[in-house]
Amino acid sequence: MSESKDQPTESDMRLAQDLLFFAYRDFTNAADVALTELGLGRAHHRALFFIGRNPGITVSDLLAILRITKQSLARVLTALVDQGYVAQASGRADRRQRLLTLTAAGSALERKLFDRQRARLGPAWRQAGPEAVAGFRCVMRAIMDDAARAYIDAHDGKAD
Amino acid sequence: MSESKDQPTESDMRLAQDLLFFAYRDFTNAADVALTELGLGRAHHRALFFIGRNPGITVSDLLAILRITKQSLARVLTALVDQGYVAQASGRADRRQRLLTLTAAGSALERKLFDRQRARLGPAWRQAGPEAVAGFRCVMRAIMDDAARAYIDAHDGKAD
DNA sequence: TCATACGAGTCAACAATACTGACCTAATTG
DNA sequence: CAATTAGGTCAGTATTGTTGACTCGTATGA
Repeated sequence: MSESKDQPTESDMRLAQDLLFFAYRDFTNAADVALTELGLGRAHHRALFFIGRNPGITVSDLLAILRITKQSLARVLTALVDQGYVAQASGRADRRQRLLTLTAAGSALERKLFDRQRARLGPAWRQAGPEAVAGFRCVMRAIMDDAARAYIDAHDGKAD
Repeated sequence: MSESKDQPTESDMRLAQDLLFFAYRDFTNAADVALTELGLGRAHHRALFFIGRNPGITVSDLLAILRITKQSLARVLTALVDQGYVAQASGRADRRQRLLTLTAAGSALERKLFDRQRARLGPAWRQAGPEAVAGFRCVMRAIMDDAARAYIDAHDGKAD
């Protein structure tokens, strides 16, 4: 059913809307329990995740990834620094920059949250199989905008 | 790169986190401009979408899909009814129920928002090809929880 | 070297979306 | 008829986002 030729049909795309809503909702929810116990939210998780994936990232680069305002990030970042999950260091080349890294506690927390999500992805990978996973990657990569695609490709090498 | 065997690797799953974040962000953003012009938000879009896809749905069924509280939905639904996008009708069998449908204006608005997202999915479908789309569906379906999967299957007939 | 631009932090105010918990009405059902 | 259910409503709060203005210190180019 729904053969998805060159031109996606109406029902193809309606299904895609459903899929994106439910998969994203349940994937992000997976980490919520652990976050709530610590008085943190999803915004903290996102910051932790992208700092962990980009050690030494500058504040402005992180802002560009998250696409939120400086004030929204500041709230979250201040909490993470105060609670010892994130460390700041002045840039060597440009001392105005604050290079962000996870502390040991930050790495441990991020891993804990990641493990919750891993529990959801693992079975999905096994059930779907390698080819389906490759297709998933290909479609997801094509849905996002150019800047995000460039980021993905830089991290994961030209998304096969 | 990242062969995705039976067991997903760490980098497989890290990439999946990136993909879900960026694809969801950019897909939902696609409709935001049109929404903002009308003083509506994403919560309104979600309600419009699921009512359009389930004409005559009850309030409690819609709550179960969205997984938000009655109060959160009421705020959004009141606005949509007041502005003439959604109509309510008493259930024939159970007159306590308010069966929700889109008005002509509601359908037109939902379609307008859908077209913005279609513009993002269309090229993605063409670039990725039918097999990749099938894989995308398979993985996304497996990421969500059982209840969501049952909903998807009921709508789209046992996911391909 | 000095004006300008830039990275970052901060303050105040506000908006959207979610939450809890309590309470009400009307209709259904045992 | 009593209990349950569908739905609505009120009051208060939390999280995450926004705008706009302002400061501080560092780079950088004329």
